[in-house]
Amino acid sequence: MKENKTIYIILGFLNHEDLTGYELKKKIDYSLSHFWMSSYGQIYPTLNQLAENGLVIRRNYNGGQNREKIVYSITDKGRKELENWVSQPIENEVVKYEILLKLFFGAVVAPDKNIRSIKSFEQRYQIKKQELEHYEKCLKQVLYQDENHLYYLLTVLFGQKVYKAYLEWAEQARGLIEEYYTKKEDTTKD
Amino acid sequence: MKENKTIYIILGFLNHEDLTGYELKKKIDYSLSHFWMSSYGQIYPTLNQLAENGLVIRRNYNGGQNREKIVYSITDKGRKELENWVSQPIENEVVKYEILLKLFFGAVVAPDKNIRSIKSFEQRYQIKKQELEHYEKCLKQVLYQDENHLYYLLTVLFGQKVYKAYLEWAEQARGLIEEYYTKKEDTTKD
DNA sequence: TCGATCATGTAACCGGTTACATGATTGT
DNA sequence: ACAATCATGTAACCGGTTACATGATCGA
Repeated sequence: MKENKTIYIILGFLNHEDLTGYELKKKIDYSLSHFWMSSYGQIYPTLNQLAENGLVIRRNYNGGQNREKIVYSITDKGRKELENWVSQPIENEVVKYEILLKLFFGAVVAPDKNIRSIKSFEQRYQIKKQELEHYEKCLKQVLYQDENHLYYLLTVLFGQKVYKAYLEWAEQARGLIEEYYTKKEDTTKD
Repeated sequence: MKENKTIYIILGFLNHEDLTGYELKKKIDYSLSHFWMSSYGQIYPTLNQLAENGLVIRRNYNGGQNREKIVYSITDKGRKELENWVSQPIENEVVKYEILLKLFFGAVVAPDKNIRSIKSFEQRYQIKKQELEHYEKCLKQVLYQDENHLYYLLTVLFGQKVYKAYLEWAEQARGLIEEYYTKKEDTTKD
């Protein structure tokens, strides 16, 4: 119960409404897709674990002719666990960027291949940035309706700042690569 | 051999010099600490795996009275594997930010706790940013001595842009949280 | 002499992903 | 009728981390 983030994601969502495992996955995919992934293979076993530890309770739900499903609710114990986790500031988070890993060894291939990688990176985040602009507008309109919206907005703004930094860097990086090899040619000719 | 990044990190370092497992760890920790972590428990088994597949070769080395050690060199096959990996642009990388995960559920605790988390985040990246400024100066001085230095510099510049974005966001976020709760108080008083 | 560093590894564990299996219900 | 979606799960796998074990050598 130290590193497992799925626990807290589930508790976080159950904290403001009861949900099934299936519904949880949809919520996560919709809300956290920019900085988290989910899978049933992680969600269902974690729900069992949480139920065993009394952080959530499960109820079988058969609404009328509806098919049966299992609805989970957070307990007081679960809420405390969530609050405790949210309160603790993060120490030594190492954010893993595969693009940097590749670029670090960029010298092993021709420069145009690196430029191509950077361009593909740029395109991806151009789109993602636009997605976030849409979220921002929506959230600002309903900001004072729910305290949660403030925090959702903060994560959106984070994404925007960071994606903007990505795009600025990408342009600069392409420029530097091109500059490097033209300058190198000049000195080789001497 | 799809997702395992350690393979390529090792190949990348062996590509310009022969190294032992122990030396590899030091190199990784020194060069990639801002965006990667390493451990012997990953390095040594991966070296065995690479040797089995003929991507590296191992030689026992007993220089004079030196203690024995195992030095690894990259093979042509290994170099091809590395080049191939570096050439491929990355698809759907999801970068996981724990701070965003916590902040997303920030409404469950008092606002000052979130502000404290943000401040601790700020401090950490203030320091990291300064570290990178030092790297930048060093690399720029030796830029044309080795093609690799260009790519090292690009990763440093990436870090700088991103860390700068983090810091800008943190300030903005603290401001928005404070603003939110003062405004909310005003409306409550009505 | 004694701690730091060099040097190599293993075993257990953990968080997460992928692929698979099953079957009901809803909408076209 | 048939595809899409709802709904729950398991098993195998994988990449990575932590903790542990061992012993040599170097410098103060």
